[in-house]
This record gives sequence, structure tokens and C-alpha cells, in this order.
Amino acid sequence: MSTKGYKEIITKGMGVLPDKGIFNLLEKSEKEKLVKHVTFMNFSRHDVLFNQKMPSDYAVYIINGLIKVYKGGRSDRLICLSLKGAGQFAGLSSVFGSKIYRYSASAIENTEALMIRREALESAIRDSGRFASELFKIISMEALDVSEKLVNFSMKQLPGRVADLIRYFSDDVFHSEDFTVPLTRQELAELIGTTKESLIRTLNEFKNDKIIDLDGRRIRVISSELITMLSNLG
Amino acid sequence: MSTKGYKEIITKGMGVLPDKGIFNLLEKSEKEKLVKHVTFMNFSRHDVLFNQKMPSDYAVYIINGLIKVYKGGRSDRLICLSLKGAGQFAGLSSVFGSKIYRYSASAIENTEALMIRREALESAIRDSGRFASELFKIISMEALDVSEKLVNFSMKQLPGRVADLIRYFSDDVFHSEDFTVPLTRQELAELIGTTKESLIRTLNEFKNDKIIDLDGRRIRVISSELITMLSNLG
DNA sequence: ATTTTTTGGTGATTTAGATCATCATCTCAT
DNA sequence: ATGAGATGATGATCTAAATCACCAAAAAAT
Repeated sequence: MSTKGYKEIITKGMGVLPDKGIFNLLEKSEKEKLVKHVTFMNFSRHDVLFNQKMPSDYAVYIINGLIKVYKGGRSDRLICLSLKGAGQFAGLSSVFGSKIYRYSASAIENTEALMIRREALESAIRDSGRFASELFKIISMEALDVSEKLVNFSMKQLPGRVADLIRYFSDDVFHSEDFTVPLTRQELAELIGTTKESLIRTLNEFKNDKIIDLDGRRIRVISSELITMLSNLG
Repeated sequence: MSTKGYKEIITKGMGVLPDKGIFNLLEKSEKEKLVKHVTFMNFSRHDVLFNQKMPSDYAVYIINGLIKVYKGGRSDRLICLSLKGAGQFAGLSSVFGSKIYRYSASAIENTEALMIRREALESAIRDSGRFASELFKIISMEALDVSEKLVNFSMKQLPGRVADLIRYFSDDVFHSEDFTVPLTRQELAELIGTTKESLIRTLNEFKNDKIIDLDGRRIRVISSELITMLSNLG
């Protein structure tokens, strides 16, 4: 766990649990029980929330901010598995499926998060069927997303994957055709399993073909139809 | 669902539920409740258990036999996500995370399986915390495996992935250095995201380098050390 | 204020592995 | 038994994208 850039905050009382989303499926007593094993933390850019191969004792719930979940293989290349923002969990599959984290997570923007102990989650699952069901849905969707990514990585070539990336930001994250990504080119490349050079080239091809407009980290989608077409074609 | 090659069998009584594994975490009454929504089925090679884009109403529990879970993208290429044998589930993440199956499954060998209705699973989860916990573990491990595969696909090149494949069969499936794969070259290729030509070539290189011995579908590992090395090197 | 590091960007070169073409078996249905 | 469709196998060719080698500008650290 990172030892700088965050401050631990009083965990007593139920104030830390958000008043909406999955935690509201719990009864008051169940919430009180859970909250005893929850730690509020604050991370700055580049701070590590948890690290591959460390004991997976905590799942993370993002209150606000943005983090990336990534896996490092041999050499120095990374693959970014996903970005997680407000209201999302990170580390669930490692907590439930492994003794150690099988991927790392670090903050992209300043992030407030709840670290929730495995045992507390497990007990909440036992206590509340509704909570369990919802968590099932979340983990399942995570598994489906990775499968989708696997297929896209191995069947689509670069223009298709870059189109996927743009569509992801514009449709799923920002809900706008005009957005500014909070990521470096390197990080964008890691999201679609390529190198920064190849990503830059493809992005510029899109710009030249008047599919998008590029201005540093700001992207404006000119033709979402073409983006969709490229994504579908692969 | 396939309309030939299987026969539906009496589902009344608890005989269909195996006497070991995850179902034994259920109380007798919970088992009785579950079994009402379970259908025993029999599949022959190439029979489809469920198909991408169809409503995901059933999870499948394999009693014996072997199936493959795969995703077809555009064009005719397939990616095999996993093989599932006796005691394993297929379709869980689609059932819990989506209205429709997000991948297909078909029988490789003759297979006996239980089709378990989503609602029945959900109710078992609500009734039994232990059952829920175990299912969590299973789905989580599935998600972790796919993530692992994603990283291997995008960071390792062919010799590394073929080594992975051999290690998978020898260590995880057959627990032997000498085994006969029940799959065609094409299917082996789909498991590691390549073409049958490239797989054949790499396999033959391994043979020429005296890392393995090849005789049709029979593979004998000569140097598991080299296999491990190749797998780690990528 | 001025180094140092990170980031964005470009061209030239290399290469792993897909694709295409072809063929010999092998399996299986009729 | 025989023809049709899989399957295993090889060689030749092609190409997408990684790699390598830079450089300029921006950001961060001293």
C-alpha cells in the first residue's frame, strides 16, 4: 500500500458508506457491521492502491476520482485491464478468487476510496442475498468485459481497437463527442494493448481522415458513424 | 439449444445433483428446491450447449465429458475462452451479468450436463451463504483466468503461448507429461489465439528442438524445464 | 532559473506471424 | 466401396505493427 499521499480518516460511524448504490441494499445493522472493516483513503496521481502479488485482503470502492487496473508481464510493458471511477469496485476478483492480487491498481486522478476487508464483504454476502446478487452481477460483468477485450485484442487490428477506445470514452465514460482524456498516450496505448508510437500514428490517421479532431488530450469525434464502422469492421 | 443428440431425462428426485462439490454446500431442502429447475442433458461432439446472443436462462454444470466455451467475432475466426470438464460450470458470467449469452459453448466429447435455471441459482445464492461464497470464488477465478489470458495473448509471442498451452494440458488437465489432446489443430490454435498453420509450425519446431515428442494428437513432454522457460520468457 | 524527466511526435527498419495456395491423408456418410 | 468434407502439413508471400533511433516541447524537480 502506498505510504504517502493519503490520510486515514475516522472510520467510526456510517458516514463513509455512500447513501446510494449497492450499499443501500444492506440493512442498517448490516451496514454498521460492514463499516467497522472499512477504511477511507485518499490517493494522489501515481499512488498505488494495491499491487500485484501482495495479499488480496481488501477490495476497493471508488468514491470519486479515477484509477487504472493493470497487469505487468515480463519486460516493462503493461496491459491496462480497466479504468474505474466513482461508484465502481476494484480488486473484487482477486479478493474472492485468489490469496494475492493478480493485478495492480494506481490512481490516475486524485481519488477517494474505501478499502473493504475481504471478511467483511464475505459476511455481507452471507447476510444479504440482495447484496450478494448485486455483487455477482458486478463481478460477472467484469468477467464479460475482459472476455470481450480478449476477443477484440486478438481479432481486431489497430484502427478497430483505437475506434473501440474512442467509443469507450465517448459513449461509456464522458457521454459526449467532445472530451479530454486524463491519460497519456502511453496509458491510452496500454488500454488497447499496443505501443505509444502505434497509437499516436493511428490517432493521427483518424485526424487526417477527418474522423476525429485532435488537440493534445482533447478529442472531438467528427464522425461517430465512421468510428462505429471501424470498430465493427475490426 | 441443440435439438438432436441429447435426450431429456427425468428431473424429479435429487438423483441428478452430484453427491460432491459445490452442491453439497446446500441443505437438503435447498437441494430439493434447486433440483426442480434442473434439467439433465446429453450432448454429442459438436452439439451446441448454448449460443452467443441467445437469452442466458441457464447455467451449465458439466457432470462428465468436455466442452469448449468460445467467442466468434466478425469473419470466421474463433477464440476459445476455456475448456470445461467434469465438475465445472459454463455460462455463469453470462447468466449473472447479461440477459444474453456473451459466448457460445459446444461439446468436444460426449457430455452429460445439468442445465440450471438462473432463478434457481439466484434463489440458492440467497438461501445459502456458503453456496454463494463458493460460486463467487468460481466466477472470480474465471475472471482472473481470462485476465491472465489477455496478458499472455498480448505480451507473449507464439512459442510462449504454445508452451503455455502444453503446460496447461500437462499440468492442469492431464497431470501427466504424456497425453493425447482431444482437439484438432484448429481448436488448439483457437485456444491460444493463432492460426492452425502457425500452431503446427511452432509445434514442429518444438519437436525438432527435442522439447516435445509429437505423434498426431499425442504429445509427450521431453523437457518440461524448457517448456516452463519458454512460457516464462514469453 | 536551469537541469532533468516525462511526454508527444516522426521516420526508417525489421519481423513475427497471418494469409494464400496446395496436397496428402483421414473420417465419415451413403 | 466411394466420393465429400474435414484434417494435418509445408512452402511462398505479404503486411501490420513492433522496434529502434531520434527530437522538440512540456512538466517537474533541483
